[in-house]
Amino acid sequence: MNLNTIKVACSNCNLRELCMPQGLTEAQIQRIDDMVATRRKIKRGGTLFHNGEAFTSLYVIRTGFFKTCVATEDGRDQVTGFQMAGEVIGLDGIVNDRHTCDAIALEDAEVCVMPFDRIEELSREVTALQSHVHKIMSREIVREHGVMLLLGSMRAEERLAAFLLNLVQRLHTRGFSQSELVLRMTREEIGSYLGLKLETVSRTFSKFVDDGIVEVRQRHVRILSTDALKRIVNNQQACH
Amino acid sequence: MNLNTIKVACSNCNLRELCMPQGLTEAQIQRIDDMVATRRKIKRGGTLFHNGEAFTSLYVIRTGFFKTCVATEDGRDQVTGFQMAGEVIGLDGIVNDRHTCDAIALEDAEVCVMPFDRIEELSREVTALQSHVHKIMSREIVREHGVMLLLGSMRAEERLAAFLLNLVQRLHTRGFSQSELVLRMTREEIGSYLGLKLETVSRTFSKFVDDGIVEVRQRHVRILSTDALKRIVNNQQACH
DNA sequence: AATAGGCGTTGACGTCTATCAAGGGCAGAC
DNA sequence: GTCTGCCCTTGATAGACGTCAACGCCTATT
Repeated sequence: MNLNTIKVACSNCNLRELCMPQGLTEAQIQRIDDMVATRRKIKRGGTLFHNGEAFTSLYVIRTGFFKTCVATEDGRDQVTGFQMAGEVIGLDGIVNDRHTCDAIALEDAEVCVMPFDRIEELSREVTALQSHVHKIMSREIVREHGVMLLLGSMRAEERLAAFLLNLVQRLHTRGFSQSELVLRMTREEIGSYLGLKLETVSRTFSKFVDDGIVEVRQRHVRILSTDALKRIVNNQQACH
Repeated sequence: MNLNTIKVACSNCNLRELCMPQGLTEAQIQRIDDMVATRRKIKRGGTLFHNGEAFTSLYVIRTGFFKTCVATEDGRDQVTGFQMAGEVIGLDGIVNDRHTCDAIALEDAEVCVMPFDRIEELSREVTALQSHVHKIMSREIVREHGVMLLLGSMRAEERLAAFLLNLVQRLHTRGFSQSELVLRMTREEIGSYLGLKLETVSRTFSKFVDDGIVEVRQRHVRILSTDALKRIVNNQQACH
């Protein structure tokens, strides 16, 4: 058993509980190991797949940080999500065997490549995997409902507060701080995701700093009051 | 074979090509027939399921028109979609075995109830069904990407134009006119879906009428120039 | 037929965010 | 170390949409 073998096996992956179904037998884990065909490294700024490209595989992020974005014919684009370790990218490609968005690495990244026909094949036999795949897709649908709510009914401060809380919560799940984070994306990318211009994002950060809710030094953000952010999202008055 | 038997069978359903996989054998169709446990009628204004309710089944709309909406704790809500005959509702419930939105009938409706455990069971055996389920979920994800683009980067006229084009296109697929439609929802519901206030929706309709692009009489809409609507969505200048 | 209530339209005005513009800071390249 | 380019911040102004309000229409009910 050489180092490379260890590295490729899901069974030894520290992200296992994030991206794999629980309660599998040894034999089932072995089969899922086999399903993960290869790994792929993406340089910062590189694309994992782009709009129009043939769909073959889903990808689980091992390391790094991605954004996905769609575009209109006339050139406007919209970031549809930011993805981090353990999260799945590529679900958009299933319906028409062709990707409908771009996935771009915001820092050097590595992904596990899972050919979708293998996933379908295996999930016919391993019930837990089938259920897992369904839940992952459903989770993405529910997440997007939340984004629609944000874009459709929240104001700039509420959007940014919700964004920060979501990011820090996901990072916390991965063992990082509950109060400190490093943004991997520009103000413009945040703005695109939140339906705001970069200047508005910047101003809103500044307002949070003035109000003593966060500290911001470039892309380093320290949350001083999670409660204040939650109150902003829930549109409540600060209590004195 | 009595009348009731005919009525319940997918094999005799005129929506079959909208909601079922193609190219099945007789035997497979028979099994899918069995999967559709029951039908359910919902009165206008009634709810098919609501936020927090236990998830058991997916629903295919047979007749009628639905909206789905999510809400924040502080009472704001957001319409996440309008669904018509042949479309599937309930995918949001899969991830946590609990629905996270409300599905409300905008007119008297009937749905086919498909218990999800039966769907999973059968799709382990019928590959075409498995693929079909995956595509339906992926299609919903892609649709929501489009809504995010709309909410995040379009102005009121563009949003309403895109909305009308989408509606009429889906109705056309179902054999209705390409240019005439009856809105089943209020201006407020349209506004909620598009991230606009009802007054803005109304004003934008009026502007389209002034510009000779549509005729509007209450909820009856006649599209006079599909091209003009497309130009508005694509942000192009009208050509003289 | 009369009436009430929900729904839709329109106007006046206010607010929020976009736009345009200028300048500063940090990181990477040489 | 210096320089260049990208990213970010901040100010002034403009524009789009929301808010508040009044009124009209249509439907359903009695």
